[in-house]
Amino acid sequence: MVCTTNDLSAWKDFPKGLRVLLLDEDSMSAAEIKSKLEAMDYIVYTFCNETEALSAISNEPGSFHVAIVEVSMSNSSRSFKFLETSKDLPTIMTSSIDCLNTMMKCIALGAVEFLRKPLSEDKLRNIWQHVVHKAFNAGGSVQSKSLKPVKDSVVSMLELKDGLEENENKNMEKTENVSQAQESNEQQSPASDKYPAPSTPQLKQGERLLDDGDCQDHINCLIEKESVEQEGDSKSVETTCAMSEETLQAGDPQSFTETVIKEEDDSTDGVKSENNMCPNSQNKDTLNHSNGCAEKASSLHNSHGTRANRKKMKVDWTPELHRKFVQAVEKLGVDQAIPSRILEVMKVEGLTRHNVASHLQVRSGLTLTKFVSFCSDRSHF
DNA sequence: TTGCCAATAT
DNA sequence: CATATTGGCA
Repeated sequence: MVCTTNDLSAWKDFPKGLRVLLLDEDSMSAAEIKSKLEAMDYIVYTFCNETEALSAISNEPGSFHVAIVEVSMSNSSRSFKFLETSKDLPTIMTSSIDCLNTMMKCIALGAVEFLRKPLSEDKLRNIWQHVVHKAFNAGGSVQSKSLKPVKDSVVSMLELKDGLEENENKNMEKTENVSQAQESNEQQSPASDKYPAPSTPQLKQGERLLDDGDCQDHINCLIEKESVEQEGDSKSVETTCAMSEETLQAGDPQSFTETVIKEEDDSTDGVKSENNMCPNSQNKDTLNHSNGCAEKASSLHNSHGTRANRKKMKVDWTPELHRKFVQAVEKLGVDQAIPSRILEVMKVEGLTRHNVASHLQVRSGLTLTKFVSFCSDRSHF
């Protein structure tokens, strides 16, 4: 199933016609990805369970060049199994969850890449790279004879592609991040979101899209990764933009992965899956008290294939966020623990003073559990 | 304007 | 029913 260097050199307009195995249990997500892929002349074979997918690749080796596999909290072990089983196939893992543990596990198990959902055209367009890499690696290990010419030809293909894409790129992506001008800190490199450059632009971490102008003021639909449990670094809240919500725990105590990944199997398996008409993927976060893998992310679909993003601007007070909150309160001291200062100390983007205030209110007030946890977290008194 | 609280909404 | 948001008031 690996594409050889010879195949590549004989491949006329290379990325086109790439056969992509798409494994995603979410049929809507699958359909969306499929349509995007097909828009760039990839051939997509969709599977909604790994058994079918595995049998497909075993029955017909060579049918696929690359696989995109969705991993979620509920199917992680199966996804990992697929990943391990299909070693010959360059496999891209994708997920709407943004857990570093899961990511690392995927990579450790041989995934060529981990892409966070939603999968933009940019990300999807680049997947052919892994086919090339695979071909190089496969051919290179045996003999490097044919490698060079192929490399050259591929390089020339790339350059050709570059030119082409720049020309035909007018209506596609791009041209619309102009709309988001205002708003706070947008970092990243906005410039290079064009076409497949050798480097995959996947790891953007704070990208915010406000396509309809309905994001006002501090209502933010944003994404950010949260590093471990340090203080002083900025984090961001996920202001819920939609309705589906899931809790994840990638719990699959397996193999060597553990050497790289510190993971606990505390499966909080509360999976409420409600599918809505509005394709909107959503986040979750994982928490690890002892070791602290705490990421949170929210993903929302962007302007492209997705319409209405109903933003609910509901702050999810995750344990981590609460910890931040508590830390801030501690740091400031009881006397200084006023919403605005807490807000500052927390440095959580997208969080409003009101959010903090009401949370503060809840904390100090009536919620039994929170109050207890607050007290236990607190060192003074 | 900021903080706090009650009412209301999800 | 718990918890987050809204809105009003000090």
